[in-house]
Amino acid sequence: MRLDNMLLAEGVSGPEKGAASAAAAAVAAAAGGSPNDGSIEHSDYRAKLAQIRQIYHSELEKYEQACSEFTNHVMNLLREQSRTRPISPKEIERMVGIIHRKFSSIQMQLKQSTCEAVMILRSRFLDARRKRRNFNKQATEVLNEYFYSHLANPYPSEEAKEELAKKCAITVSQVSNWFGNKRIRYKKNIGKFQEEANLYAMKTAVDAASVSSQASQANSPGTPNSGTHSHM
DNA sequence: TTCCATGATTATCC
DNA sequence: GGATAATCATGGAA
Repeated sequence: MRLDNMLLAEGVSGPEKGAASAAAAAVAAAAGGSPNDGSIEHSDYRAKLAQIRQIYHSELEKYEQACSEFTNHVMNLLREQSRTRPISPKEIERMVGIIHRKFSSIQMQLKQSTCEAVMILRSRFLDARRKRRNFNKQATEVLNEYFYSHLANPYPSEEAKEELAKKCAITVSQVSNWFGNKRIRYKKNIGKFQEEANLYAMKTAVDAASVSSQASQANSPGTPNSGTHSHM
């Protein structure tokens, strides 16, 4: 059922090697796919996955063996009993069925715990928090410029987010994260950010001044507009 | 090593 | 579905 599918998808069950790396690659892609990062971490991940896989298979084999041994045992018992009382093939069949069901429920548990192990491994290795990199200086500058020049309403539209993402070479969700963090942290401690706020206010003021002086002379101090639309 | 900054995730709310 | 608040986990300066 579901567990089987999951184990298959993770490359734990299913064909030998290769599946593991395919799963790792798929997982990396799902995790957001940084273009050029830790092959070391991935090989580590693969090694751990292979370990889980090996344990899973050896346990599975053990269970299968135990199952067939036990079945044989029961069959022998029944055969012995058949000397003293009549035993129908139906009864034997039913017994075998019961045994198999019992063992498959044990296997289910094995699958479940294997799934859990894989999930833990995944979260340990692929949780993005574990490989956080600060954005580069220029990116934070761009984001801060936007934030402080829209301090009254620091909620960039979807298009604005896309543009910021492009400018900063990050994803739109990273932009959203950044603004989410910034808003809450700013609100919590406005004092701490005062200096930064002044800095960026000045910067945008200088920008505006240079732009307006470059354009012409007619300007009003409160133009709520910084239309920089660069489509590529 | 410690401590703060920071990006990401999670739970919860609307 | 996006925003907020709390929290996690790491980077990097002190």
